[in-house]
Amino acid sequence: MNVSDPKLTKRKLDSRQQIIQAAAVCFMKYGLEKATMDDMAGELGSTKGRVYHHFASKDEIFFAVYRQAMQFCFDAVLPIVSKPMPANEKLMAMAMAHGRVMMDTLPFQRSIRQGVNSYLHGPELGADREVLNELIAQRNAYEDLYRTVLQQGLQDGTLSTPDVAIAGRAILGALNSLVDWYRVRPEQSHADQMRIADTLAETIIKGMLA
Amino acid sequence: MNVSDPKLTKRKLDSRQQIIQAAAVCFMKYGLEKATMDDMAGELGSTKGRVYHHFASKDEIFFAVYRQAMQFCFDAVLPIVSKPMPANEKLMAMAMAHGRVMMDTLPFQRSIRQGVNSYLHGPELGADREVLNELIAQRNAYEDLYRTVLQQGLQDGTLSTPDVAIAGRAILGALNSLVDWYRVRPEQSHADQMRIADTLAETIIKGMLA
DNA sequence: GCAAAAACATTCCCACCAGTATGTTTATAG
DNA sequence: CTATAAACATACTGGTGGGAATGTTTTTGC
Repeated sequence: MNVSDPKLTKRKLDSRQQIIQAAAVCFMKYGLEKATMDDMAGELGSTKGRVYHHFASKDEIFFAVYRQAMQFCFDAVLPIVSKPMPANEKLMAMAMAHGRVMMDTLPFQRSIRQGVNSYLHGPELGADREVLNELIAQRNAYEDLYRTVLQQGLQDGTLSTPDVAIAGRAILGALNSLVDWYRVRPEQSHADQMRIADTLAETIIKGMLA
Repeated sequence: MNVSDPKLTKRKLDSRQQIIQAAAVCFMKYGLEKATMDDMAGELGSTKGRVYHHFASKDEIFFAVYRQAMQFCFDAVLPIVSKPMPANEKLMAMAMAHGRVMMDTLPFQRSIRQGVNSYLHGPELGADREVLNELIAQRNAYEDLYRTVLQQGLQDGTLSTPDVAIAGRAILGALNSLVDWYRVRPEQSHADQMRIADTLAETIIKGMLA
């Protein structure tokens, strides 16, 4: 019973991860509310018992999916942020990376897109409020990455926009819309997907170049 | 019992309209699925009986909200489309009008934004499939207005984009994101709202000017 | 002013699903 | 090899909300 027996912990985390993945797929397929716990279990070839052994509630699962989705975004974009580049190039690279992540992790991203509205606008959520606030803060932090680069671009003269906040919203709004309208087509290669993401990024960022 | 007695029909339509409005507000407040029929009735200071007297099901109400939302968009944008203008100016005017409509009819637009995902991705919906297809067709027709103007812009040389379809998605994605992040603030005048919509439209369209 | 129907309100039902309680199997520790 | 707990499966419950059935009031057509 030492701290974090790797064998045991690994097994547990793996099972959790499987459930999170299945939940994301179900959320995407059936929608946030319509997806039932049995659906998720079915997606795993399992039963509710397994799910409730690892998660206390449906909300908790959604939160896990949310965290994972945000993690995907940060992992893709943070390396670019820390690189020394002119702001315009950096913003373009970030936008492309974000678009690519949207397509690569579609089930997660589509889930949280629905969830943000469903969960945020409800007056309920007594106990889990602090968790939700943490997630909102994470999203704000992520969006701030873009606003910061935009601000830098205004200063070094490589970018131009009448309103940094609105420009940030425009960028993420256009990129995130990917998860709404993009449909996976079997004849489409992964390179084709990436081209779509890149073209979208170019299209939106072009208007902000100085 | 002549065709469309104005008195009777007017009353009926008014009541229906009230219900649709209340439904839109509830959909926005509680989310598509969480909003109950009793919520809508409560919003009207009424009961379920009234709602079910005018609408057969919750789905039917959502469809009515959807139609209304699209109607608002068409009413705002179609007059601009028919005007003789260079494509770049026309696109800008359309984008601004769309953004303004998003803010002016926020409950409706936010409802259909959630609904499109919830309803479209479900494998269910046996009977109402044709209705849903009609609504999808309407949305496609609306989006086509933007793609058409983009195409005209490529021809008359006032617009430039590597991909008309993607550019159209980018425009509407950015503009529609308004309903996600815009929050009504009491100290904000209607003119302030419009300025936000206009700035957003300028920001996104600027990148497509030739 | 009077049937008849429209426009509601009231009451009830039942399917569905999150969550629980409990049983069973599998892995881990000693 | 055993007991112990983790990792599940199975079976059940309670609340909720969509929708139907039915009653009541108001309007409309004549």
